[in-house]
Amino acid sequence: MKKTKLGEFEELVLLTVAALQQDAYGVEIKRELESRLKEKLSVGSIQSALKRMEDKGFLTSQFGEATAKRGGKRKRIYATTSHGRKVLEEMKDIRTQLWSAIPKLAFELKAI
Amino acid sequence: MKKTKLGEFEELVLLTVAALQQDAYGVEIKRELESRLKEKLSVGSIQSALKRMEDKGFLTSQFGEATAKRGGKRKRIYATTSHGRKVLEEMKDIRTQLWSAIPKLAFELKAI
DNA sequence: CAGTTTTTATTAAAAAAATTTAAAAAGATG
DNA sequence: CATCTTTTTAAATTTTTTTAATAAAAACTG
Repeated sequence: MKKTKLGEFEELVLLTVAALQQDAYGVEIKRELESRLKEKLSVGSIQSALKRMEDKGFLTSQFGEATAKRGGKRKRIYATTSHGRKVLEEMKDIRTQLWSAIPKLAFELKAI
Repeated sequence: MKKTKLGEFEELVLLTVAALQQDAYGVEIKRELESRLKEKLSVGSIQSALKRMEDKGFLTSQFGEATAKRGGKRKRIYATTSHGRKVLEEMKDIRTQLWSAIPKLAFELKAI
């Protein structure tokens, strides 16, 4: 039976795909996420997350046209599926709930 | 150099520790998280996440007293460190940002 | 009341899945 | 063909899950 869980990194990649829309292809996703995380990522890490998520039905892909610029190899464009979006929202809700269950003092005062 | 990243499941466990405060010990964390995720978890999965996070400095632990009730073995009580709390907040912020970057239409209309 | 069972709990070890890293390959342009 | 943009592949590492073992206390039982 196919695993259906979404990992930490996968979630960030999936959110980025949703944000980028028609520009959601490997290299661009990498750029976008790097700028948000303020941290270098490798191409392969993005690509393997994308592949896993496509297998699990969180997103789909199709090749776009090659652009007329140097090195303009055709891109594989990704898009979230409704299942992917549903899972993203579920995870958001669970975290929101957990956050709201945390006593404020715990975060404001504690020293350690 | 010690890894410093927080996994998906680890994050949920860490949030639960923050929420439970003085009641944050293995079995109780399991109960709480199961009820929130509406899904069965194994004790081992919680415990190994706790151990990893203690190694990475996201939380600390100490044994509590044995309670005077049946099977009341002493508990190992966990607490978040300020580093752990900081990382939790960073992750929350990154996701919040990503969510706000997603065009609303993407989530409201799309069919696939 | 000594031994067994039950309950609450942690610990450990191995298998499975996700992530990272490091190259290699594909396809396009000048 | 040298170079650029992009995807693909493969191996190493880390995280997650599963399964089982161990530990300590209370309750039961003959």
